[in-house]
Amino acid sequence: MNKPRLVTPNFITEIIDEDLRAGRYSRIVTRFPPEPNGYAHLGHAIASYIDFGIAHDYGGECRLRMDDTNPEAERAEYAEALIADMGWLGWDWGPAVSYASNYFEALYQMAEKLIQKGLAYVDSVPPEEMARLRGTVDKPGTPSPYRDRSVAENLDLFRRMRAGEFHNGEHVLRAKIDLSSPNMKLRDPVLYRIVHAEHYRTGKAWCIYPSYDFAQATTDALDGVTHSLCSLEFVDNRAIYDWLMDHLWGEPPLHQTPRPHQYEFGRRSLEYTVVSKRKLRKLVEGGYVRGWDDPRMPTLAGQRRRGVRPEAIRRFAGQVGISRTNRTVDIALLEGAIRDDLNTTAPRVMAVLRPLKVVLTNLAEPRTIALPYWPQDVIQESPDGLVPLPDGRRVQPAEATRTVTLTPELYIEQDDFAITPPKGFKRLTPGGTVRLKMAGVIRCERYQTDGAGQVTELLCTLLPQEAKAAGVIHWVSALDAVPAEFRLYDRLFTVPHPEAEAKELEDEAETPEDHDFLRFVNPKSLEVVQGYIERSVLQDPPDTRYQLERNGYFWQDPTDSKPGALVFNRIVTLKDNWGRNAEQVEEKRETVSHKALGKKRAESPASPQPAVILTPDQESRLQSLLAQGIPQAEALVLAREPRLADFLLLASQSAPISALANWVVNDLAPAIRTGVCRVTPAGLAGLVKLLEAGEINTRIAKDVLAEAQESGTDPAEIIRQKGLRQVSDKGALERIVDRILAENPDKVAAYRAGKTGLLGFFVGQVMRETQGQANPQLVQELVRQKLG
RNA sequence: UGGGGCAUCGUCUAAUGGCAGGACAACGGUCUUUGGAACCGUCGGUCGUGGUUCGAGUCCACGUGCCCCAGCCA
Repeated sequence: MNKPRLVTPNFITEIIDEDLRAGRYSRIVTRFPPEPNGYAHLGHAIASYIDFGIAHDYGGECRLRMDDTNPEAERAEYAEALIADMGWLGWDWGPAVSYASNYFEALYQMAEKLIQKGLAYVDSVPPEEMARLRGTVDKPGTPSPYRDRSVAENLDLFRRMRAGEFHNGEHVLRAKIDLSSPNMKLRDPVLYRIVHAEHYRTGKAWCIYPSYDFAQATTDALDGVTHSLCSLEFVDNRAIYDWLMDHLWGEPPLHQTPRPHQYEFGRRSLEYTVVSKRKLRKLVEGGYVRGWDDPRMPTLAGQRRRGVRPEAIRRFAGQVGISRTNRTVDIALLEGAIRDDLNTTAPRVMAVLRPLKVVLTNLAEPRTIALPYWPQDVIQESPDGLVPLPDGRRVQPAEATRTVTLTPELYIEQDDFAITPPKGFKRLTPGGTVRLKMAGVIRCERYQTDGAGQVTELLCTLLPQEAKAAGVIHWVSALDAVPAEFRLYDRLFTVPHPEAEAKELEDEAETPEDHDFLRFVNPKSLEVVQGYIERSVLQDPPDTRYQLERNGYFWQDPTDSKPGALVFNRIVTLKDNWGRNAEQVEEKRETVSHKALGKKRAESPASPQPAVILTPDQESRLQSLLAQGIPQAEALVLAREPRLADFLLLASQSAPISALANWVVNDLAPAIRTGVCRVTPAGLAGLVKLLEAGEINTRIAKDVLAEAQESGTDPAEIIRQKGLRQVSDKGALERIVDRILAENPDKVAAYRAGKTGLLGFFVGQVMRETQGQANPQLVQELVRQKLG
């Protein structure tokens, strides 16, 4: 771990840390298993960042594995594109890409082994019948008539399946697990099905193919994977994964690999976009975009063509983070990551996107000017003091320049001139002045308009050196600059959550699924303008990314830009606090976030006090518990759970029932319910008696109870062994409190200034000092007193 | 509807019973030959109701909302 860590610590790295500490694994292997049935998108980028990033952080390995178990959906073209995209992102998967299809023979052998163990059977009911027999979420399934076939018959049929004796759908191999499981995934999942189709890698060698569940677990194990990370929708599938490993791991061919375990994380989607393959296909096929690599697409091919660098994608993925919740990420995070990446890597040049002609009436001769590629701040922040040229060479800042020509005829942006300027306008106005970047201040003397009132030309004079102006604008020479097309990309959708919004519409109107999201496609997601760019760019490598000053980051479209007909893609805008910003703020205000919608709905049905409904039986138990002095909240729980009440009753033989109740309900209930409680009723009673007598405090009681549950030792015995007792000696506590206060003068001041939340901090410090044995009430009282 | 998962500033993410913190966004300021960048500051959050506790985002109970599962897809 000498390199900086890519993935911030999270619930998965905690598991890994613990696994390493306990010696369960000596090294970490993860895997990224895309199915080659489509192009990689930003969702893949984030998932791969987690898989490859964690492996990197632990000095382990991450396998790139094509999950190619469905020949009808998969194509070599997709596999190649996926591999190229992962390479572009910069991931290292070692010497070879792994393929599930490479393991087909081993998988087949393991399937036979399951049959031999009586754990898998060939089922021969038609698909619809199998679905019916599986039951529903609230009705258990019923066994197929073929479920109890003999091992010999199963083996024979399975071998004949492989030999191609049957048609698609005639038979499947199923795991024999549990048809009545509440987890639908465990109702005898399919392990192998017959598919007479040519596979893009194995050709016609196979006509049976393993299912996702079977292939995933087994190929993980064969690949030596230790931590198999996937997204949250596979939580239920983990039961199959573990079942398969229970029965296959440890024997050949899985006798020399670590046992893999699956962990799930939440998916990430992005505002103003969609990533489902079906929906992306509709965008392409419906002509909403120009192809899979359209720069508006969230595909990596699209982002790459747009000009986004892999560094930016990785920076973005790293900032997004991991958790166990599905989340939709703010698009500003992506845009910010792209800008951060380009700010220090993209040299500055000038281009005018929407030209307005300017004539400098007092400039007799063209002037040649050397312009720096970089602004001062980038130069100053450069770690080595050098700065890159467009061709990549790093040079002294003074050498990082190009020349432009100031000629009597120029172009500036139409937006940079206004006849009637809005308030705060810092650019050119009739009679006003503005600085042309690095070329001097001009004043607008006159302007000409066409019949429609559009400004067509400005007549300006160049002012002397010492002239001042409030604003600076960019410009190009009308004679020297080269024409270019600029493609200005904006968000693909007009709303941040197109899928969610479409779903609401579909629910209401009952329109076909996956359709309505198209109505949110942003009609202005692509704007094409014709302008001019300074000539210097013709000498640069065609893949140079520039900041076109005040216009954003651009590069030449890698497929459409030609030497005589330049085409530039806008990669991302500059942040802008002016102009169109005013409308955007309004828009944003009106857009209620999806989550806020949900919250609003939750609150609106004027939540009535939840009435707990009890059976007559429970009601009478409740009354009797209340009569014994047990508080309402505990009594309610106990009334409904006889198991807890019984425990309490036993304990109450040797300690007051009213003092015991909250311990049973709040601390021991989960263990008692699941039958794993190692604290006996008498043990609890003994503990509560010590507590009641003031010998110990609740903190000690809680800790001891947890330890007793862990070790099975009697709580009172633990207290004796450790010599635990509550410290209520005022003098002793006072000394500790004084010391703590003296050690934290800043905190004391903050407390006195009103930050009373710090009381917990001080009490906590004292409790820590005394290993939890101080009397917390007393400590709190003392702290309060001293801090006045 | 049975099972499972999840809920912390606008967004993403920390806090492992003891100071609700960071990043992005927004807003304000400084600086600036980019209305960029940088720097400084401000705003803003524990889904709800009860309970346990000296102390609860964290533990308990009951609610509410969202997501996943009934493919021979993955």
